[in-house]
This record gives sequence, C-alpha cells and structure tokens, in this order.
Amino acid sequence: MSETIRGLKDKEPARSSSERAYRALKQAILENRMPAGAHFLENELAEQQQMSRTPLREALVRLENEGFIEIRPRHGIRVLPISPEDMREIYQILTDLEATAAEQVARKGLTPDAMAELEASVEEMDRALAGGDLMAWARADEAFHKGLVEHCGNQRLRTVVNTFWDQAHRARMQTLRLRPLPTQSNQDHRAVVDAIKQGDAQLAHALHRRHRQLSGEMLVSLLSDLGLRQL
Amino acid sequence: MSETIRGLKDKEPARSSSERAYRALKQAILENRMPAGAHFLENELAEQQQMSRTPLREALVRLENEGFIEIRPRHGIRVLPISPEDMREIYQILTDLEATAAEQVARKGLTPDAMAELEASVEEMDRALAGGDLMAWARADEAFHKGLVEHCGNQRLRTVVNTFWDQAHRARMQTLRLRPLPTQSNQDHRAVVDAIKQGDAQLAHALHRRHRQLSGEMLVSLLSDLGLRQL
DNA sequence: GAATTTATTAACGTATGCATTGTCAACAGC
DNA sequence: GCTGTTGACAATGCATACGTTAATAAATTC
Repeated sequence: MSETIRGLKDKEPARSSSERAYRALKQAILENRMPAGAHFLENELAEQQQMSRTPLREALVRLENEGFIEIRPRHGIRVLPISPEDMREIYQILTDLEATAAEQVARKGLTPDAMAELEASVEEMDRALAGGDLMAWARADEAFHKGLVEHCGNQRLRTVVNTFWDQAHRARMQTLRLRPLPTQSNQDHRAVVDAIKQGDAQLAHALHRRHRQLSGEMLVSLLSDLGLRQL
Repeated sequence: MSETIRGLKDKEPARSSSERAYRALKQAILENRMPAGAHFLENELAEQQQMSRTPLREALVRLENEGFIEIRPRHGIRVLPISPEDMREIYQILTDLEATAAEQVARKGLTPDAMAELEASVEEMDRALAGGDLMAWARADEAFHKGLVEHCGNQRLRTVVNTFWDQAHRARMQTLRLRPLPTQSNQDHRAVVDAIKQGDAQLAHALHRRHRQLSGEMLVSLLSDLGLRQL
C-alpha cells in the first residue's frame, strides 16, 4: 500500500519533509530518473532532497512497503526492477479488482460529472491514438482506470489498485512503442462505459475483466519475448 | 500495502528495533491489548518498547500504511476501529483475490506436503467445531486461508490478502461467539479442497468465491445489526 | 458571562552525533 | 598464486537535542 496502503494524498502541498521526499523519490522512480537497478545511499539522497537522513528514512520505509525499492542494510537502497513475472502478478490482481470496481460503478451509477470525466478519457484515448500520440494515449488510459476505481465506493480497493498500477507504470511506458496499437483497448473501454450507463453490473464486470486479462497477457508475453528480464 | 505491501517476515528474530516495534505493536493491536480507538503518544510507546522515538516512528509509518493506526500530528496515534463499512470493503477485496488464489492452486496443483497441511486445517476445523472450541476453529480457518494464498504463486496477492485478513482479524474474533456455528464454512472448505484435488480451477474459483461472499455478507450484516459502529 | 486574544506547554518534526557492524582491501601464510 | 585473516572505513541504526507549532488554558475585554 504504502500507497502500501496509502498513497499520494493528492494535491495537498506536502507539509512534512518526509512527505516531500516520498513524493519526489516516487516521482523520480516512475519517470525513470532513478532507473531500475540503480543504487543509492541514504546520505546522497538526503543531500539531494536537502534534508537530514531522519525524514528521508521514513520516506524510504514507505517506498519499500509499496514495492518500489529494496533497503539492504549496509548496501544502500536499490530501485527494484520489474520482471515479466512481476507484471504477471500485478495484472492478475488488477484484473480481479478493476473488474469488481467496474461492476460496482455500474451498480451504483455515476454522478453526471464523473460520467463526463470517464467519457472524456475515452474520447481523449481515441484522439490521441488517431494523432499517434502514444504518451497522451497512456495518460488518458491511466485517467480512465483511475477514474473507475475512484468511484467504486471502496477506498481500500482504490488504494491497492493505484499502488499496483503505479508499480506497473514504468513497464507500460517502456513498452508503449513496442506493443500493437491499442485500438482494441479503446473499443473495450467504450463497451465498459456503455455497460455502466446501462447499469449492467454483470456485463461491466465481464467486459472489464476480459479487457484487463488480455492486455495483461499481451504485456507479459511482450516483455518475455523481448527477453526483458527487468525494467 | 507498505505488509502495505510487505508484512511480518515470519519467524526471523527481528534484527532491528524498528522491526521489533512493528511486530510488537501489530501483535498488541491484533490481540486487542491496544484496543480500537485507543490513543497513544510517541513518547509512551517508545518507553513501552524501550527504544527512542526514531525507530518507533518508522514502525508507526508501516502500521499506518497498513491501515492499523492513524497518525494525527499533535494528537498522537490512534488505533483505527473497524466499521461494518470497512469490513464490506475488506471482504469485497478478499472475495476476489482468494477466489483467484484457489483457482491458481487448483491449476498448478500442490505438493503433497502442502496438500496435507491444507487437509489438516480442514480436519482441525471439524474437530474444533465438534468440540465447541471456537478459538481453535478460527485458528484453523485462518491457517486454511493463509495456506491457500501461500501456494498460489503470486507473492503480491499473498501479501495483500494477508494484510487485509489481519485487518479483519479483530472483528472476526469479536463476533466469533455471536455468529451462527460455521458448519457451512467447513463444508465449503472441504468442497474447495476437493476441487483443488481434481484440478478443477473454475470450480475452485466459483466455490471459494461464493464461500467468501456469503461469510462476508454474514459478518457485515451481523456487525450492522449489532449496531457495532466500531470494533 | 461570553468571547476573543494571548501565553504556556508539550508533542512532534527534524537535525545531529555516536556506536555498531558489515564491507572491502591489504597482507600474511600456505 | 590463492586463501584466510586482520584492520580500517564507511554506512547505518539509533539516541538525543532542539526549534516549531498547535492545543489548551488563562486572562482580558466587551
């Protein structure tokens, strides 16, 4: 969670040093400025973040709990790589939980605002794909998935999904240009939105589950084929 | 799920003070020696654990990430209560993930040792129930569920399930004597074991999902009916 | 008497310092 | 030349100290 089980408290201005370090380091990892496998010492990170080791260590504890780094006493910390096996684990969990999120959203319905946001994400995915802007597509995809769990009525589910989604983020980014064009994904998302609109919880669950399962399998086999042992 | 996402590293002798504090406090919370709603200061906990505030705070960060406590600056830490709504959230997640664990176990099969342990748990549940020893029954039930995720081949799933199972632990214990006798549970577990033996992954998934769903609903409505706003 | 301001205090966030311990390297023995 | 040992070093785990800040109580004013 962290998130481990708790994540970035969105937006808030980060009052404590510990919180600032946590966000900065997580951001740096997600953006590959601290690449997988890289190796750091508490001292250099503390200096980098312009604080003492004490608050920094608390940030590291959280990052370790969330699976981003490994703290090896006397060896410093290491940014954990993502193996195909890791991705399989992550997608197996996301498949279950996101499908249930879609089901719950369909069951409870959405506020007009939330529905508009979801549809905007889908449209943005189409626009980005048509324009060949894969980064924009990935951002919209992410917005769609996060929007779904945001409104599923289960805080813990939301936190867990966001955590694992973040863990998979680097691998997704690095395979963006290697994977087939995600035209299927866009169709899938549209179908899920339709099921939600109709309030068909069963259908939403099934559609989203299948969507997640297929894209997960695609990504895992892509990583395996490429022989990417770590990302 | 800091387990945020990582949990008790079983057995190991707890090298660091921080680790010792984490284990001791978690144990105390699970056993209700630090009851829900209770309120502590860093100073008293540090004294209690015979260490300074520095390692203690690292333990608190982990416990907060895992959802056991809340850290309120200047207000001390508070052991979080479990509401019926919390239980609903937790069981919704466990239902999905444990069903998938059962499915994977059925698909991959178990070593003879692991299968023996699983069957031993089921038999112990029967014995305990026949003898009216509900605590022993709960222990065996827990052993069964943990055994399943232990061998499902997904470390992250195992960690997440164990974290939430631990979160629900207190509520389960307090309702042990209020709930109907778990004869159905024992039958369900037996059926799941049979499906695993036959390698019927689909069936194992469906059986375990239904088992978890029903026992979750029972527990949530029990808590609601009792008007237990917090445990 | 109530409300607002001020003063006090104590809990916390962070910095710093120290003792511990594992690592790495140099050296000696084989 | 290789292996085992010793020693220095450096990163860490933890304790301690300090400044900040927010909660509480007191005091003053309306």
